Amino acid sequence: MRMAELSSRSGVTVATIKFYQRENLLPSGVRTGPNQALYGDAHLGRIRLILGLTEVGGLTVAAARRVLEAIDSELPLPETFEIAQHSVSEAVDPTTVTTDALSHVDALMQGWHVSDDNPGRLAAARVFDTFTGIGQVDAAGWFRRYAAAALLAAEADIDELDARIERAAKAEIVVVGTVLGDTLFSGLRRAAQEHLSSLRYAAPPASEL
Amino acid sequence: MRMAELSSRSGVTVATIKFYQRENLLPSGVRTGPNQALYGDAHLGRIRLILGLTEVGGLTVAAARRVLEAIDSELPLPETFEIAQHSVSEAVDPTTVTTDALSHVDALMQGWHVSDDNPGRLAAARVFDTFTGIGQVDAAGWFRRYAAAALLAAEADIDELDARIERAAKAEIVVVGTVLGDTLFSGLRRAAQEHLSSLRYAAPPASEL
DNA sequence: TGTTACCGATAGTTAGAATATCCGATAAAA
DNA sequence: TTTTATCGGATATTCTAACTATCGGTAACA
Repeated sequence: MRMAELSSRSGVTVATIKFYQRENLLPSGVRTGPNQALYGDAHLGRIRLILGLTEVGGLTVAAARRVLEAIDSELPLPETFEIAQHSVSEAVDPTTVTTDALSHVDALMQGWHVSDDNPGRLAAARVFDTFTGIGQVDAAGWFRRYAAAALLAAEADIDELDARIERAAKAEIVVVGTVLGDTLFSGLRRAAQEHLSSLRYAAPPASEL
Repeated sequence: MRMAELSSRSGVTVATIKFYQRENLLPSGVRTGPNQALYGDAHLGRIRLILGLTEVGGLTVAAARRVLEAIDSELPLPETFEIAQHSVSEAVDPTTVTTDALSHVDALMQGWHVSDDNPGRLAAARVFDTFTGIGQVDAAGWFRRYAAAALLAAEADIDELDARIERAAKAEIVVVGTVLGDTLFSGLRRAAQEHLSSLRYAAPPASEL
């Protein structure tokens, strides 16, 4: 297909497709002349992946480029994993989190094998600092229960990865799972919140909360 | 304290504090003259909350204003909950998700009491569409297991809410839990991923994945 | 053979989030 | 009691990300 069809089938304007090509998110088509090129289903799938990473997963174009490069590369999976992890949220400066927050977070992850500069560990510690910085207290084990939920999700991630054979499929699922997993979880959590609050506060006579 | 001290204690520049005041995120100080004002600890805490919502939780300034207004208001809690939910991610146009995705997501939430236009339900369906749209298959129950994890987290959210007595504290924990819960979960999940992958792929001789 | 579509390069737009500058006070230090 | 530094409020400017529009020179199609 040519540019116009790629645009209409993907639902993305020609100008934006060109932008993605300039930004090296999308490879060029197969040139058939000095100013003509053909595109295939791979391009269409790539555009869908780009949209998933940016619009659904919330990645910036720069972050999307990094993870797409990691998928395309022949890097070992752990490196791809790490690139995906670093792309889903910007780095937290380790000096901005308190040691108290870090030790609380480390207590949640007791028995876990996590390196000190794991970006998730720092992000969790920053949440702890924010929570306590506004005068809140974890009265009902909120942090601990989130750690249990996160462990469940991470097990699902790893099993899904194990279900893939080819390196390309593994790399894609690592990236997609890491990026879209956050979005999926937050959506399902919002639905579960509505479910549980309607259960618990089901209104015999519209009870005020 | 006056502006300079509020700035240095919060770590935010005077210009930015003025910006927050203009944007109605932060109330004015107590005027002591036509061009003088005093600020208290409430202002400091409010700035910390703003920073938590925007920098840690990733809200835009406009979204932060909406949830802060909800906290300040005397709205019933369910309304505050809904405002918080709608602020953590922009609305998904219901016509952009397939009915197939919706039915799959509804199957995950079987027995849950969730309205059709719950934003989380639509967001989860969009993740499903993205996943299948790039040719991936849920080979190991990834979606179902995420639903279980989300239910755990939502239970923790509700219990944490129940542990508060005052309406103001409840409203704040609803907002903070909704906004920071996503960030906390994604951080802990990243740490858990490192833990589990090091467990499963622990390298006797640096085994390639 | 003329209109439409194409490629690639360059320039312009829009929105969000600050930053900077000015202005007439006022308060604090010398 | 003068400086001298700050203050609050209003307005204007900057910066970045993500597009979007235009242009010059072909190619394909009716």
